[in-house]
Amino acid sequence: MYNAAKIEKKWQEVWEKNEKLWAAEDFSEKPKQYILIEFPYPSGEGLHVGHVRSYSALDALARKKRMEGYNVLYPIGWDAFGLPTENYAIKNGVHPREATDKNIKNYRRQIKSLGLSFDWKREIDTTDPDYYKWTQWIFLKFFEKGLAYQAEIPINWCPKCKIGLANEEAIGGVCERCGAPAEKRSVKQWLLKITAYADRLIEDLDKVDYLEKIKTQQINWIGRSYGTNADFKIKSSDQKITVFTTRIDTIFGVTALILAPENKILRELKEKITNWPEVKNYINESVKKSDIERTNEQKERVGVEVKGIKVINPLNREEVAVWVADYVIATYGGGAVMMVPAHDRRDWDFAKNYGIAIKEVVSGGDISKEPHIEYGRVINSKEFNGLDSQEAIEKITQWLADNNLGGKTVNYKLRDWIFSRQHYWGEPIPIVHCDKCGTVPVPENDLPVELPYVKKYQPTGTGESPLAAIKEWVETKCPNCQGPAKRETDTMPNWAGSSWYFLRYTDSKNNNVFADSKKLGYWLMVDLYNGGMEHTTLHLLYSRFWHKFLYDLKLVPTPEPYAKRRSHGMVLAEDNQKMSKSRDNVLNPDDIIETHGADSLRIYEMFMGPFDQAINWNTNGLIGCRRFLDRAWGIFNRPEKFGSTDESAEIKVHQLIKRISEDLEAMKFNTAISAFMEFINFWSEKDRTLSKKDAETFLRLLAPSAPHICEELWFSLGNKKSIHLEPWPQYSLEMVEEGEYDLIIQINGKMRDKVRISKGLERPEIEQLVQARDAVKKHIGDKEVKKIIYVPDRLINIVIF
RNA sequence: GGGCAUGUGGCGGAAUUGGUUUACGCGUAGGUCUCAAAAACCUAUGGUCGCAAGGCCGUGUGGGUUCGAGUCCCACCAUGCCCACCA
Repeated sequence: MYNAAKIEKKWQEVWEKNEKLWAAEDFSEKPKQYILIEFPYPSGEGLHVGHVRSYSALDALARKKRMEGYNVLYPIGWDAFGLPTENYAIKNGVHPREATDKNIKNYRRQIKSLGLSFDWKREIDTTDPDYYKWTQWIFLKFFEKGLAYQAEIPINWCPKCKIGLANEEAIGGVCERCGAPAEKRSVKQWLLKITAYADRLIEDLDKVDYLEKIKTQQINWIGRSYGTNADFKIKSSDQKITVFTTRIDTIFGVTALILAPENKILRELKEKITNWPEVKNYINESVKKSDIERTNEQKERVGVEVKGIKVINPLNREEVAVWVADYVIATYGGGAVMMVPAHDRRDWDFAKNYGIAIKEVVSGGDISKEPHIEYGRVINSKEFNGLDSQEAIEKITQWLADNNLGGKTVNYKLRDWIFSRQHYWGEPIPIVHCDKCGTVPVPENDLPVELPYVKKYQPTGTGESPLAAIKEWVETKCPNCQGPAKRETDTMPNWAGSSWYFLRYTDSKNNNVFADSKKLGYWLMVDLYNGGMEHTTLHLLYSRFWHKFLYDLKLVPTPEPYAKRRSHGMVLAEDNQKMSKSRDNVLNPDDIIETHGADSLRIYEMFMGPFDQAINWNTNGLIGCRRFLDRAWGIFNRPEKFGSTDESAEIKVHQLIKRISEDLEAMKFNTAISAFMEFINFWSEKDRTLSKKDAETFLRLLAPSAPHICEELWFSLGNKKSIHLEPWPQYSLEMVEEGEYDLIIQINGKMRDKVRISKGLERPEIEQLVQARDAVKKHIGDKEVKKIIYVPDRLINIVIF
């Protein structure tokens, strides 16, 4: 048993003083390697064993790269703005600033106790005014280019957190943070025009190496679909309603037009609507409902006919009734849908409910029983009769375009990014509202707009930010006319600071620019970025968007930020549930480090299973890894295990070098660790000895994964310089290839025998040798050999009747 | 309902990508050491029949392709994640 606590602490102190072990150099003869983990949100709960999983694995990779001669940047920082800290602060009466500082201090201590080789000289904190000055600066650029704008829009409103939510945060109609059902509210909000980049965010995925499932998820999230717009003129009016559809081939089957309750046209036409009180009532009821209620598939489809208004089907000039129904979504396709009950499930249900006509225009189904949704041959559609749906879509779309009544169009599921938060603990949006000059950006020289340090930061509950209550901060001078003006009181979401932090790491102390362009040029792109799958459609997409925007301004050198994206699976609790305070199944890494050591924990989390897969924690598995390190320690402390390396052992050493090199590179950390275990088992065999040099090779291979114990053993063998400055071992191809192998002998595809023979034997020799064996003879008996399959250096299969 | 995964011992998982199924670890059983226990070490460990040699079965289920399938194809079942009245 080795004393992990003592050794680990000792080396951590030594390493901290030796920058060569962890600090990246700006510019170097060496090739650069930028390895990035998602910087943590320093929560009150402290470091999670899930953090440890990805930091340890990537640390092993970073250390290996250094040994291979790379100039490695493996940075760390804090994504510290956000709601949990604010809530924690409110609950416990601590200022968010103090809570954050305390949490960061704790995280820093915990991360250091793992012996991770982060570059602490570049540590960043998104809540530091020297940092968020540049977050604000980038926002001003968005504003300048017209990509940051304000709009009065229905937003998801969480009644519990008293905060507006981005669509992406109100997944399934519930607040992502607290789980309360989201309501709809109309609020003036800042938005960033991410939709302007939708196409490039899809197309440029070709330029990067992301896990395929990550690409797919982003593409689906952006949700580009091609369809057709068709204008329905309002009868005896010069107004029109434009609908979006992917099934324009069914337009002759339209028996109503349905509007989303939020659709503005309803209010605009209220004079003409003869049953306005009824319609208005329905709108008010719908808007209050959460998305979860509105999108429930079991729900009966209800709506109200909008009387007094008719529209004209552009194709057949028929008059069509207008309805309002809340199953039509305001934010997609313009909030208006043409209803084709014969060929759409929802429309069919709705029509049945209200006795609306069902008109078949695509043959192939039985519409008296159910809607026919599949493509087919178009009927009852005048000159388009007989075409199949594909063709009809093309022709009708063309016809609409020719007649100036619509045409081909692209639609996205992706919405613009709601960028306002009515909260205290975020970057103030650097804007001033002046009665005379309107919305005025804070001049660059006046950045940062610092968050005032105040006692009162509770949400107002009125929908306004707590900052609105701080009069002396809100009231300011207009930068334009010097007249009295008011500061914007909304703050940015916590996704703001994390959208560009990887740029800041290249030059984290710069006061003149967000990062020096030469340094950006040297370090970008990020060579490997690892993070959780849950950030695929949020942070990962947002940061690509910001990066592309900066690229367009020629402020960053590459169109994409991350060359390679991988993700790690969650670490679940022993009971196979997510770790959470409420379940009382959270593990504290501090306890594990204290009892078993950081190296054991690191090795275990690499060994527990495939890196990208969710795995539940198993303390016995951890103990197994501790045993492995103990065994290694023990064998290095037995002089009789040192001696000469015989040929078979030398082969093992070279095979180990190959396996570890390849497995780490492929992020197959679990099999890398098992290879170390196999090697120790091999060395443990009776009378098995290794030369000091080969034992040291083993240590050099293991050092990135278990840095402390390897450093200790390395010095105990008489070395004077850190093992982490050693070169990575190389293997010789000849040594990896053994001269002998087990030839597998199959009869009819079943393994019946095997024989150890040397490589390079010719086929006739082998066939003869094999057929002479007793086991083979027995199985063949008097049957006829039909054919023999021979796979060189692997197996031979004798096929008999 | 759609999309993406996944399904291998008692458990976590491995399998050179079509060629020895179950590496490594956990657990379990037996042994060594000990007054005893723990730890450590050694041995065994898919099921089944057999004293044994050995046989048969076995990667969710059913088919298919192949000399040969955990791996490829088709259908089904189950589980997980993401999305979902998206028109």
